[in-house]
Amino acid sequence: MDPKDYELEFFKSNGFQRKQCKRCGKFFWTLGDTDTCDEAPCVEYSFIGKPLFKDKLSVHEMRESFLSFLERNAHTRVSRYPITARWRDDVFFTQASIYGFQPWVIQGVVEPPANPLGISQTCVRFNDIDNVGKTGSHLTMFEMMAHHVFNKKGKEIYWKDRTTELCHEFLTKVNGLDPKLVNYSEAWWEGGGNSGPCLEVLIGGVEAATLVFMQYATENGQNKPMDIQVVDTGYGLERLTWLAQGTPSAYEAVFGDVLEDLKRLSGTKVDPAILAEYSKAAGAMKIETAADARALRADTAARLGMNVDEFVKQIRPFESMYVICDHTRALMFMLSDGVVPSNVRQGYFARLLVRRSLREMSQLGLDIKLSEVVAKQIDYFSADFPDLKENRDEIVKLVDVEQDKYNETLTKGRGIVQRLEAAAKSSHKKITDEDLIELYDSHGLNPEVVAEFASGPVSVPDDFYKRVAARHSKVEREEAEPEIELPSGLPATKQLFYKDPAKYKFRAKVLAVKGDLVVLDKTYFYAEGGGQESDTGTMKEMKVVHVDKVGNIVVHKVEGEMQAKVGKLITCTIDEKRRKRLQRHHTGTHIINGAARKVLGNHIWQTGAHKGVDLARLDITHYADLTPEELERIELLANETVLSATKVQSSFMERNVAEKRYGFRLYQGGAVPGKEIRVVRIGDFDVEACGGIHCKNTLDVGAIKILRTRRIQDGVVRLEFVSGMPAVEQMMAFWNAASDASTKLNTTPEKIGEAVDKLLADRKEMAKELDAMKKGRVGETVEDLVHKSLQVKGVRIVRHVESEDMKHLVSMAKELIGQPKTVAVLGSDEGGAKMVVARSGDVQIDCRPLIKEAMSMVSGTGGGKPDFAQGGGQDRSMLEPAMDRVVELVKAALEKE
RNA sequence: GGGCCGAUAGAUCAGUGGAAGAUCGCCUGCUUUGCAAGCAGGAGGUCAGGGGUUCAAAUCCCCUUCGGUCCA
Repeated sequence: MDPKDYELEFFKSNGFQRKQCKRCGKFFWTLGDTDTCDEAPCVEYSFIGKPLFKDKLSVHEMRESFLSFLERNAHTRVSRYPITARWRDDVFFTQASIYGFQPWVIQGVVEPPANPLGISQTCVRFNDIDNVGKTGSHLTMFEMMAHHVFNKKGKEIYWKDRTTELCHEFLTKVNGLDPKLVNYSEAWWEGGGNSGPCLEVLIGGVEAATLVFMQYATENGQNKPMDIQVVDTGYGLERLTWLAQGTPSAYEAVFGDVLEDLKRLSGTKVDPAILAEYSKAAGAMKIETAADARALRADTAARLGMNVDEFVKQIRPFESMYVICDHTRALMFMLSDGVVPSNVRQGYFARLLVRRSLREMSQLGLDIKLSEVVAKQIDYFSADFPDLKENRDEIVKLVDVEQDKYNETLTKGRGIVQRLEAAAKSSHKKITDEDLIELYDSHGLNPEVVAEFASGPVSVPDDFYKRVAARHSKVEREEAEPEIELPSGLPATKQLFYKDPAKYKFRAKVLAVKGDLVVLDKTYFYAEGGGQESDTGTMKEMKVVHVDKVGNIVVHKVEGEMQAKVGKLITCTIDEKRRKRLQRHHTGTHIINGAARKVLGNHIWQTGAHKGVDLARLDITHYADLTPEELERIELLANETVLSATKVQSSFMERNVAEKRYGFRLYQGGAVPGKEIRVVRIGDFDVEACGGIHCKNTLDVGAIKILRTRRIQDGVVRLEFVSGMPAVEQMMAFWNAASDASTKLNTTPEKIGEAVDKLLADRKEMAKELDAMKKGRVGETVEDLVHKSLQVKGVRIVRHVESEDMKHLVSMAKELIGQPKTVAVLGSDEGGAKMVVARSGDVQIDCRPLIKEAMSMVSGTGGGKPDFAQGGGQDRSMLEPAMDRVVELVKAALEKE
């Protein structure tokens, strides 16, 4: 850290002084006379009960106050990005306001939507989820308000001074904060491969904002200046609101009506002084483990002069309510933005929130549906986020479905715990730590739930979650894709297919050649992207096998070494048939997506798609398998849409305009953070931001046939379909198969089902008859054998060999030993030498050594129970002698008695 | 994306290598004015699919499919 980085003209001309915190040693700039940095734990919260801002603003008012302040100062207000970061593969969720502009805007690949801009970005972070409700300030979901500037060389807008000035003005002029009560502490920021100096804005013990000046990109451990220098501020909406209201905890300031409702419903009350003390104590310590949380409670209780148990009893319901408030708010935004609860990825976090909320609700004794709380959140926030209102029904439905799923898990779990206990009891054991870990890891039952289900006491090891984590500690390997290296300084390729999608032959200038890779000045080839496979074709008589996009340069891969010279014009042709198939599948995908949303609901989002030559597939977010009826309705609606002959309009639009008109729905394939985005619109049916090549009219799609659907994971359904000629081919293939089958069944295709049913019934009937006949035959043989049996000391020895399977021998033996004083020695030479030795209960012989000895004679082995042994071997020529041997042994044993 | 657990009758699940079971539900009969219950009898299984080991596999091993769950 270089002190010069922080010597702002703004500080100097306004009389700020640089000081060092006597507690933590950090340097900070201030107008006050303090000698501490003013961030907990160096100081205690000073604003509780004494708000530092002039007005007690709600979150809604604070947000509006901030954004309109920026607008008054030449910033353009930009709507938030979705909370699930579909445009990035390195993170699941939007965790900061800058996420919407990473990586492309920051790298200069695309223009920002506005510059400078103001935004209030909904974010979620799950790393501190265990602290939520306990510390008074932690949240999983929060709004990061920001002003961002993207400074290009020669086109600088503003940098450190103006940034800090704006911040200071907002706090002091707009909110009436005493200028002496804010400190700006010097820090270094790093994240996402970038870094730069930053100022932490500290007020009353909390960090209310961070002003980051992103200016380095880390490459191979070295800091290189970025081409674009970025002002990345972050103002915590909830913290500012807390400062404005001076409530005992941030939760009390943020959750308004929703929290009041919960208090009313649960009928819990507490002395506000207790909550205030709790927050103050929490601000002074770092909570990382369960032990820390216990220490926090003990500490607070001591400060209040209370007994710990009494304190916990008072505080616990409030912790529960705070957790419920926080989690339901996060859930609301996640579900509204297209997350469907699931067991993987983003969906898992939604599930986590639902399950944690439900546990807190049962802890609180609150007997209402979770969706009712979520609905209240929607009411509280929908004035500022209209999309919440629009998606209300779907959000409620998703929460209900998820609550049902958890109930199922619990019902199953109750059975598992009870059976486990019963098994443990019979061997005089308790439920072990290992059992607990297994129950949690494999069955989703956390120890508290297990304790609830168990009849006896359950002890939980202190390091429980650590041991669970240990189970998962395995290094995940990552496969790096080989990157295509291009000569630097190439201009962006002009992609002309947008202008003229029906041009299949063109001439273009070669800009670079590297082995089998060719870059042109312009191209009509569509590069693989948006799930659409690339075009193929020819280039100077050579086959073009694949086309990729690296940044904004289109790279053509040919078969073999390209000999063209740089600067020369070459002739290219595009495989028209292939292009048309891809085009139909792409437009078909949009149609299916729209149809699915109309049939299933607003929670339907595309979560993946692939448009190939022979098949297309679309993955959508949905909480259940599709019923045959739903599928039929989707397919019918899709084909009606095709036949409606609707124009497919593709045009570039200002991002803000497009969003205002169509909403986030646009971003089905992922958000496209350019200033201009390409919008593909099929009438009022479907509108998506999409870079693919489409048919001009829905009629061109031809026909759509869904081939199959399957749930590729909880919360995601995959639809595989074909359109155009492949659809016709598929239908023909089906018809041929059906008519072939019907001919063989001597019926019509419509009646195949009936015919097969009859066939199966007949088969079952015959199998039964066969069984009965075999049984009858066994009975006859047995009767016959009994007559021919040998008698030794009043015991019948039945010796018999035939060529039948083991099952037959066994049933004969069972039949025989059902009679008193009987020993059966049965053999078969079918598929080797097989033998059964069995006796009735009133004969005292162990059959096992007998079969072992006999089977050793046929190079085999055998075993079983004392009264019923079986075995076999390979050498069937020795079967007869082996049988004789057994009979001898039986005789000897009987005579010995 | 990874780890773990699992798939047996309509449902819930036993069954650790030696003819596929229990409970509930279902059907029939008896009992009852009727219902519930009770008694007696009965139907119901591709042990998810495919390979392998073995004399013998629901059971052991491998693969596939599907479900559950935890973690990122």
